[in-house]
Amino acid sequence: MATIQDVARNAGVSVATVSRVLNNQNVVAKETAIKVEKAINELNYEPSVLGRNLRTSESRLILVLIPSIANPFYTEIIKGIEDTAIEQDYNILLCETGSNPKREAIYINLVRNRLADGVISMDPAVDKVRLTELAKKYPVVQCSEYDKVGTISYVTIDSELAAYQAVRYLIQIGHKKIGLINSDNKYLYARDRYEGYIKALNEFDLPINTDWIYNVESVRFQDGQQAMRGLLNQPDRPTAIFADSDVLAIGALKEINSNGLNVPKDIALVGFDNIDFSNMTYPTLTTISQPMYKMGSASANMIIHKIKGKKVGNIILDHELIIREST
Amino acid sequence: MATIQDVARNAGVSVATVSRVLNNQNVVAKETAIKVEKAINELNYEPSVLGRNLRTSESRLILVLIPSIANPFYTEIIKGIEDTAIEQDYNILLCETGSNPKREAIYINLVRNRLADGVISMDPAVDKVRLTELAKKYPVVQCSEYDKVGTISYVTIDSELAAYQAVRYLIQIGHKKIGLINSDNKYLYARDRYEGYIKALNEFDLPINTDWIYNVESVRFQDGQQAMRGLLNQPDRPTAIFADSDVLAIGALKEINSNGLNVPKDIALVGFDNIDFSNMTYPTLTTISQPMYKMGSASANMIIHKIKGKKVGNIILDHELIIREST
DNA sequence: ATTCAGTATGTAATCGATTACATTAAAAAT
DNA sequence: ATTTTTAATGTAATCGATTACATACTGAAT
Repeated sequence: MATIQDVARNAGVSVATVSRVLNNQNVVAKETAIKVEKAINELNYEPSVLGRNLRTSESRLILVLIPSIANPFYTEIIKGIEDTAIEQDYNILLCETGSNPKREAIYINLVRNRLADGVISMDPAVDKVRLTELAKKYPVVQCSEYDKVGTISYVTIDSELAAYQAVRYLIQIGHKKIGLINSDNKYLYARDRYEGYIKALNEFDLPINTDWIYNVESVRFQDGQQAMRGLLNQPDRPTAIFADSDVLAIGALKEINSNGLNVPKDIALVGFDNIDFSNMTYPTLTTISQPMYKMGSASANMIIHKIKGKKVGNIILDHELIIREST
Repeated sequence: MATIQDVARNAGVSVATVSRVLNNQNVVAKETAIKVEKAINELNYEPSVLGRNLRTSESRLILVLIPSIANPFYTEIIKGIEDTAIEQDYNILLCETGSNPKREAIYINLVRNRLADGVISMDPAVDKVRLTELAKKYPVVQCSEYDKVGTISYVTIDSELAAYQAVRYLIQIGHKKIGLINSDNKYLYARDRYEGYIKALNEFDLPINTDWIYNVESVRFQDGQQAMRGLLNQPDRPTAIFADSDVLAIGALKEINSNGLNVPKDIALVGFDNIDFSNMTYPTLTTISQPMYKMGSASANMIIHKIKGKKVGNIILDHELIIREST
């Protein structure tokens, strides 16, 4: 484990000169630089990021908080974050909170400890107070989920509009009895999508039947299944379902299929997110496509800007309704 | 951003004492400790991991290399790694190589730079030479994919046996024409599963038809679809397919369904991995279950042992055939 | 009364880099 | 020939922690 001192000794120069060569400031004479390079190669030297970062007091690490790595919605966002970060010499520290406040606290402390230069939070269950507190002193960005009244910058889409469009589309193809599978209302995106759903129904003078609205506690396939089971047991069944996440929609689809019903003939189904898998189901899923990669990439750029002390605004990206076989 | 110096000044003690309180060595007098705690709270002090790590020359970060975060097979493993690592005060640095040697090199350098204390590699496309070189000086563990003749410790399952059992099962339920959708043979797991497939066929004196063996280049849904398209176009079609990953099997299933054929009546299908999705398809997928969480957890323990300088052996975990509707 | 052991705390070196400032030598300007 | 510039390099402080060693004080043992 050679250090910069070893290199300096070997090359017969001072550590300052080695450092200059390392950071290729071209103040070093060519011959000297060559000597140093030679020593570096000979000793197989690699600079210690620890030492460097301590001095420059940055870690070049970005903390990324997600509720669950198993939700494919996040994986594409992460890809966008990672690509963009690496381009700018940052690495990401991916942390799964499991929506567990204790773990969240541990991770957020990584920023206070200066192990990470900033946070991108995608956890809708994040403790808003704690995050806002952190944001007062450190760079923080929210991606996808955000706080309408808060001060933290965010990247997101217009969930309400998207939900409205999805439900309007169901109405336009002739459905009058439209159910909703929704996440917990403590999440902003769930409330927004609910609003969009209601708005579409109201606009077309369709009644709102609370029996057709099902809130799940988490976003896993099983939750979608369970929700659908509940909806199918209604005496007066909806003929179309809007689920506010593909994962839930896929669970619902499974349940519908298992009951021997046909999608879209008996029940039409619209999801949300456009995860890869939504195109692999039988039938394939009509869904709202979120620009996930772009969201990730925008978040990464935003947090890096913040880290560099620049002012940043919020970004609202476009979504798109993708019509497939389930409607 | 208070430092340990500030705390020391505020509490009227030396930095050494503060450090002692921080690391709760109980040599500090109670009253002094209380003074220090008070100063810490007052100043909202958090120790800098950078400073600490420079001194102790560890980063308490574990690098985790995966080819693609989008493959659900890895997500469960990562969960296992993360839980286990955090328990022992390590964090993970999750890095997606995209099987791109250039990115891989960047990441592997993070270890050389001492930004990470060790690596868990799950990338089957990893440059074995480079990894072995790294392993000479730094802690390295391979998970899932490994090197039979190499010196790097690993956690894995017996892929050949698993594949053998899957195919034997297909034979036992009456199939004689069994196709294989396989990953690129440059990967050990692909070769192992191929061997298992061949072994089962041989054992039951079934002919090996190379037209029924399809190798894909990467492991995405589309690759499974494409492979299945190729197999369906055979004049003499197999009646059962063994795919060496659920992702491929799900793609294949999609293709079979799209062609109006029935699974399992027309074609039976067995996957590999038991990812969450495999229970959401229509019909649900018979598959080999890998103990993914356990694999992750074992890898994490193994790398931490290595980091601490202990000797470790290899671990081969048990798999299980999960029979569902697709056979 | 003196010595010794034990406890609590402080001093200062250290980890491995970066960088402001100082120094030196050579080239350019007078 | 002397002074001024410029270029190349070195010296040493610094980032924020940990920790070996030194020191001061207390009470017990002789």
